[in-house]
Amino acid sequence: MSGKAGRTIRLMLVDDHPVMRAGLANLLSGEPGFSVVAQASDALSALACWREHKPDVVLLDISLPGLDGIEVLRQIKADEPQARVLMLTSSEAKEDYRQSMSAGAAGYVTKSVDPDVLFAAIRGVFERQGVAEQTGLGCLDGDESGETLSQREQEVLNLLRQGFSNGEIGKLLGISRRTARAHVSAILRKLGASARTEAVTRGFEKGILKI
Amino acid sequence: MSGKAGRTIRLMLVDDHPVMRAGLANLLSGEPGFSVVAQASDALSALACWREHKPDVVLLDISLPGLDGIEVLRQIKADEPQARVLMLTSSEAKEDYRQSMSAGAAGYVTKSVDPDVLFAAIRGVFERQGVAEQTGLGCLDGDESGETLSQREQEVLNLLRQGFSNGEIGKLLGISRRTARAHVSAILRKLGASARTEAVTRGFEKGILKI
DNA sequence: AGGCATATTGGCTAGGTGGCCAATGCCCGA
DNA sequence: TCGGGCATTGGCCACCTAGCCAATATGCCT
Repeated sequence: MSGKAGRTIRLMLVDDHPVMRAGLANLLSGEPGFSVVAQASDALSALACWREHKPDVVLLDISLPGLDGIEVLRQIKADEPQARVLMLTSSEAKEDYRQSMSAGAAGYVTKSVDPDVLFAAIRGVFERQGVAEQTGLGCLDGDESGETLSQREQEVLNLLRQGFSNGEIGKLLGISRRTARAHVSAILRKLGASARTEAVTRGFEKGILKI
Repeated sequence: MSGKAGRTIRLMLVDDHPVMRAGLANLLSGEPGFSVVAQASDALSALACWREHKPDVVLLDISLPGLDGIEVLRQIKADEPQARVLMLTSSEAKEDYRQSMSAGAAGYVTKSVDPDVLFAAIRGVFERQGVAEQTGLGCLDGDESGETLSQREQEVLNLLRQGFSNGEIGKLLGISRRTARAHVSAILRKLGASARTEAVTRGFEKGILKI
């Protein structure tokens, strides 16, 4: 497009699937202007790699063994707020998108986009270093209810999924059974569920709960 | 390894993520003896592609938009029982493995293996055409409870996740509330859950339920 | 300051849950 | 043929659920 070739973009890949990493590295190496300088398959080595190589752009997956990719993102940004991290994940969950962006991701691209779009996203993230919003995904789930679960509600939902009753939830959180019930009711309302069982399903579907 | 070079293996890739497909195609093309002759991103075009190209080996992902990868596998095998299909998926769920193998997959490799292992698996599948068992995964979840849900129980679990009560499940299945309850009890026992809410979670965790 | 979401707690009530006792018929593999 | 798993159904009972009526304290944003 532009005559401005720019220098080679030094990339770091973080993905827990070797097949994906190798494929991606191959793909990116074949594209002029990109150079994969580091790869990591888990949160810990990702952080170590980051500190060692300080790549121009990090391509970061969300589902990682151990620490969450979003947590890795937070730590990288805490380390260096200028870091440019492009989330590259198969998760189409709005929750992941929201959390990534508010944790400081420079962009969010799902693996369901064409390679060209990915390349463009990487260049975009690299060039406008300061800009934050740079999304490569068409449009997340349209089933928008808008309601976000509060911190407490997410805690309760995580107990719900384990099959605890309201009374047990109350004991575990040090609150009364009545309060736990109020939280459950709020969860049902926000997730549009008619029963706690459905709320758990909704939680998984929306990416609030993870396997 | 062997001096027996064999002819080039004609591969077909089925994966819903373009980034994955492109990366994989790149990776495989760089490996001598492999040739990617077709790619598909969904069940329908996968079947059409299969009939048109009749590749030596199909690399098939399970999570596909629309029809399940396992369903695609079933249809391919129905079309031609000799077809060699190697499942290549990120799912570590025993349920997916079990279903794939009983549907006639020539092998099951997760994306968490090294590319070399994948290459070896492809060659293995291609060479011993008749052999069925050829697994590339170390060992699936060891949290083996052994108990498999019956057809009816899976139906009930799918209603459970939607928040239906025992009475509603009974009406939907045309059985009595008491029978629905018996199925739920069996599900709880088999999944090691103490409440239906936990049973749903277990279903997602074990891959019996899908998002 | 006033409004709004959040977190906390209470009682009442119809209905749902899941463990326990139990039974019948079917089909399949040993 | 004799289990054993499966699908089906029944009652009893202590407990749990989720809707309804409510209240109070904390924050944060305008």
